[in-house]
Amino acid sequence: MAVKTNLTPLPGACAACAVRPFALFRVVPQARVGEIARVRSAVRLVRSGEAIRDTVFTLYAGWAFSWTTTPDGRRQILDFHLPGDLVERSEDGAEVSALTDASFCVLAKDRLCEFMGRDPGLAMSYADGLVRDRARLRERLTSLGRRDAMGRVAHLLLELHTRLSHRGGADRSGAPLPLKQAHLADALGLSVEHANRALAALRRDGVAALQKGRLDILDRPAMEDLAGWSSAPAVPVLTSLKA
Amino acid sequence: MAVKTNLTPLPGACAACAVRPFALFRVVPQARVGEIARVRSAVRLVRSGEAIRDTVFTLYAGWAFSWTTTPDGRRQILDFHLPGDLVERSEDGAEVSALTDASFCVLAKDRLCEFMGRDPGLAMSYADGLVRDRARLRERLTSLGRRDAMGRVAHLLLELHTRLSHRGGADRSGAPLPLKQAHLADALGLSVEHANRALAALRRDGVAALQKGRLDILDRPAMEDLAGWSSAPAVPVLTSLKA
DNA sequence: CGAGTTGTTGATAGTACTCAACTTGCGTGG
DNA sequence: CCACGCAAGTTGAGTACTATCAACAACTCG
Repeated sequence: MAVKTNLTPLPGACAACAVRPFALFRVVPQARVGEIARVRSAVRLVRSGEAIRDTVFTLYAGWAFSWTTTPDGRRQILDFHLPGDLVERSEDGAEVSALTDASFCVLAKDRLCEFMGRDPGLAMSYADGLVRDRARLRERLTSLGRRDAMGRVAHLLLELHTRLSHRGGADRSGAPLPLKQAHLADALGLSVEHANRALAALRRDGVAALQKGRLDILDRPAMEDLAGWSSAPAVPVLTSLKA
Repeated sequence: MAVKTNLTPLPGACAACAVRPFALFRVVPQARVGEIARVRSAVRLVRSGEAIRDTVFTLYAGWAFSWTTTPDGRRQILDFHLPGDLVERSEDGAEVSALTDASFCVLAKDRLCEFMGRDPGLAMSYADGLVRDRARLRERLTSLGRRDAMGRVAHLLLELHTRLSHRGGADRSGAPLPLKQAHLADALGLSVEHANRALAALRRDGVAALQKGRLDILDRPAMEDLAGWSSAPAVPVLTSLKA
């Protein structure tokens, strides 16, 4: 075939948006979806690995990730983004790249601010996403600070599995997971080789296996134990009135 | 003397609040400070090391920090809180403790939510704080993932110096810093001994010295270099319309 | 002047990194 | 249909950084 077939769906009408229940605009009643469309300034499709230069967008399909590099050129992945996530590309040196082929809705910063200024519920929905981002970063910080390689890998895999579950993208025994080992390593502060060894150990011990773009959870209790997993799900304090 | 003299000031009237320019309520015009007072449900004083059980509060004087423990009992400090910071104690297992003697204003969660629901500017001010929290956590994550001990220490010291500067609590050559080495270690994922050695190395090399509750920056360029310091100050994307 | 906390130092053991091959899987092109 | 060329995944050996354990010094407070 001449052109690679595009299997990644483009976002369509906001009124019928499949990811809206998980997204910033989940709080906007159906009667007012029209206002959402005016905030959307573009719809885009990117290939796996491509950088995303838009400042604010809602991921519609595919995965993305935010990252920085240290002056000596090593990469630190700061967060992974799943469909429905609101992503901001700030000017502090962090970049955003597509991890898989992906599509997203670009939001006009000024119109979004205006909308939030008019609708406090939307502002709180935005804050709610920030609180979740923060909770995730805190967990990851604890991983990098206090867990060994196997624990870090197990914890990240559990986190991603949980996030996917909430969107219906996973079943109890596993989920599709497009991460390369290099992504794991760069997110967890490990070398690729060491991440590989940790992953191999998890597989060897019958705990979990990440292969061919799929995660299989083989022994959930053992995995939670290794990861120091806290089942407490970090409920937002101030934004919980909504939703 | 019978009773230890209390040198930590208690918060007074909101209208004359010294930390309000840096705090959540900075966006409330002077004419409406009365509404702030109705959100404040109590004023408290805690001693260094004490746990804080209130869910939402604005630190007025002194330092605090948020932390968790892993199942094997090691502590990870998630963030340090300075006067003016809004602090939320979520139910995800994280705790908040006073690092020095400290005082703060307890906020009534429901009344604060109601206020934010009525005043989108306030909600955006809240979001702005969350964005800053996130940026700080991202920097720290990069430290733990990709910097060695000296780099981590140097980076954290620079971060705290910067935050203090913004509040007028530091001059160019240094600042008062009440951290123990154990705090540094637990924030940076190091053992106390290793944090000590890193600190000693910074002192030996004439880069920076942390002693007797005070940080002295001896060679700022060298310190920034060690820390992989990015001068770019992480400007909020969506909340920048305010302030 | 003790007693406990905080800071310092040394020796030793681990964990994770680096470097260097080598293997596998897969798409392109001959 | 198979060879080639990469990208991703593995494996091994040697090294570096950091943790742990154990004292000990310095400082603070009562």
